[in-house]
Amino acid sequence: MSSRFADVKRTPSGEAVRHALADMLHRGAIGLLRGIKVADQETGISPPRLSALSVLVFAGPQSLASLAAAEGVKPPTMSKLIAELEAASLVQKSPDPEDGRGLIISATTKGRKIMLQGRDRRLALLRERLDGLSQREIARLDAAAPILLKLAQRP
Amino acid sequence: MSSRFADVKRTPSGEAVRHALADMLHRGAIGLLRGIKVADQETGISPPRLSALSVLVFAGPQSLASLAAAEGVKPPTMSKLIAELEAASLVQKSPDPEDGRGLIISATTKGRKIMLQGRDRRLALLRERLDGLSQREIARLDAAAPILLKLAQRP
DNA sequence: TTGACATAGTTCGTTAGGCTAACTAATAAT
DNA sequence: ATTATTAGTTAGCCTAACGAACTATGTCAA
Repeated sequence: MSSRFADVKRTPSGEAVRHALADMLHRGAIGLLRGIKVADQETGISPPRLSALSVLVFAGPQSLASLAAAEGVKPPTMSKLIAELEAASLVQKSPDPEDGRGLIISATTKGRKIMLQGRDRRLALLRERLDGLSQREIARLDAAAPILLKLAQRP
Repeated sequence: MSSRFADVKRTPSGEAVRHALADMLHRGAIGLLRGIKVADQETGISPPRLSALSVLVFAGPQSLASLAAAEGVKPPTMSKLIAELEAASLVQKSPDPEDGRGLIISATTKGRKIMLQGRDRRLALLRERLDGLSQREIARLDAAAPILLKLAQRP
């Protein structure tokens, strides 16, 4: 056991490390979402809708198809989600001026506000946990987070 | 704006960074799990069932209620999931010898085998993604992963 | 000891969110 | 100009979640 850990230290990109890393990321992702779910529920917006809204806020206005792709969902599913978000005045559909078939979907001010409030609640929840970490640990998380995102966005 | 970024650089645990960090971790976790969902589908077992099975394999035989609690789900939901897993001979229900109302639910050998295969596939998919990263990126992820786990495991 | 209450699990009916297939409308291509 | 392709929607189905109501068993106190 200890010799394997020694190997790990010496070859940080080797099989053993990747195996362990994959496992840690997997369990970490599951645990993190479980803990954060509560905060999202408080927004009154369901997770799929909140997530779509988040994409619109951070990535900007876009077509239904690209939004569906970003969310890993098929167009009919996104169509329904958007219809519901629109009914709640959280997003807005406008015709694409360059393509009569297309739409430009954007977050409304209200949608943006609610989404950001939800993020604040998540943060508050995370902060409790972050308080147990050193600045060094937080810095390491911060350095890794963009890589995690990149990993997550490569399908 | 650039002055805010300067602040961020100087105080890596400040408000702005934590906001961004919370959001990145959130979206990263969602994207990561979405990406490896496919592996679960290959088992022929739905994610909730596979997850319940996983609890049974790793935490051992237990009552329906505790299983439901472990999965963050209500008893009726778990009751149905278990009925389906039982029909597929992946779990087994036996009466609780100490309580005539209760059940002891356990994974069968078949269930255990299939669950472990599924997990291997999931991790293999994650490892494939890791292969697309540079050694430096992997090192950063590796440095952060235990912190992520620590964060995730504090409910 | 027995009647009242509590608990474990199930059944029922509803809702949300995902899919595919089939449709309409607009654009692109031959 | 006709045909094929593409964007989005509608319809119909499935799974998984919930709460309410039910059954059966266990617990407790009068």
